[in-house]
Amino acid sequence: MLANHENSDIKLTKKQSLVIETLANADRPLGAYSILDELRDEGFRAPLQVYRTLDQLIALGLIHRLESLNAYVACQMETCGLTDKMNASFVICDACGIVKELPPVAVEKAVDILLDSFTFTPTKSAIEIRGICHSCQS
Amino acid sequence: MLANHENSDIKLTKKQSLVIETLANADRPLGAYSILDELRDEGFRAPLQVYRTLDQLIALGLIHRLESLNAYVACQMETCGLTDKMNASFVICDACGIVKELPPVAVEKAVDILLDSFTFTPTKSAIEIRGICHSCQS
DNA sequence: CAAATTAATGTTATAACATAACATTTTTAA
DNA sequence: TTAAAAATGTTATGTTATAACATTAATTTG
Repeated sequence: MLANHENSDIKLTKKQSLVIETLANADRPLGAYSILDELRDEGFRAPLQVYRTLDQLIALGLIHRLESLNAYVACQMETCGLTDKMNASFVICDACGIVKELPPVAVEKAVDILLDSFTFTPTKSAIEIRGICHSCQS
Repeated sequence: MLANHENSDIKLTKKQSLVIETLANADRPLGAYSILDELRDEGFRAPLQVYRTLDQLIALGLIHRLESLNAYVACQMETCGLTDKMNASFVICDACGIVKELPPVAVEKAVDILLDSFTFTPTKSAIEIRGICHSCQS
């Protein structure tokens, strides 16, 4: 599978490429230690190497962290790396583990509604809706 | 400070009362190990005792877990323990650490918008908006 | 009621997730 | 080309959470 970011012209380090490809090839979010296990033969030896690479990719907007799972996913948006890094939001199927990223426009609207009666300047929203996906429903 | 749940007639165990009072008296979310430290003299000796009590209180809808902080807060809603346990949502000020629970009606509307184009049956949403609160703004 | 079963709690050990502190190497820029 | 700064490697440790099993309490039922 081709990671979305390959459409863009961001130049990644070897480690960054390895991590994002690992995430893009996974059919569900991966924890940092799973990534470490997968990439031991490629030069990753310690957790911190993974965490640092994850942080870099998050800063680039190429991956996201799922707070309710302590796990990471490749960005699923077409304009990956260019869309709002601060508002990635997800539905997570608790049956099959699949994760789908929600459209940024909807997220923005949702946040507006939520903050309607508050004076609050948002910098980063974590929205994770758990439940059962269409496939697992039937 | 009086915890919201004292309006209701749910009967709590000694341990449950201690934990919820600790959370209600705190001006910010507390981690499980902080709670353990505070309650060592009251019979809590091991993390698991805290985690089990937290799970029970979450099931009762009297407290919530903040996924992006690995921490816990007392429910702030008037109808605490009766409102939708599955959709507690928060704004979190990264400057002062204060947390405000968002009105369930708004949350429901927001989730509707987010799931608009998806066939997905939600069971539990975690919505946490980080940023700067009104007081810290000025 | 007393024994049997089930459920709740206590306790120890360990798993899973994450970062501090410092050494080394690479890059930058003076 | 050397000094300073930034990035990476490595070891150790901190933080959050649960597994596994023992013990006690509550519930059921014969």
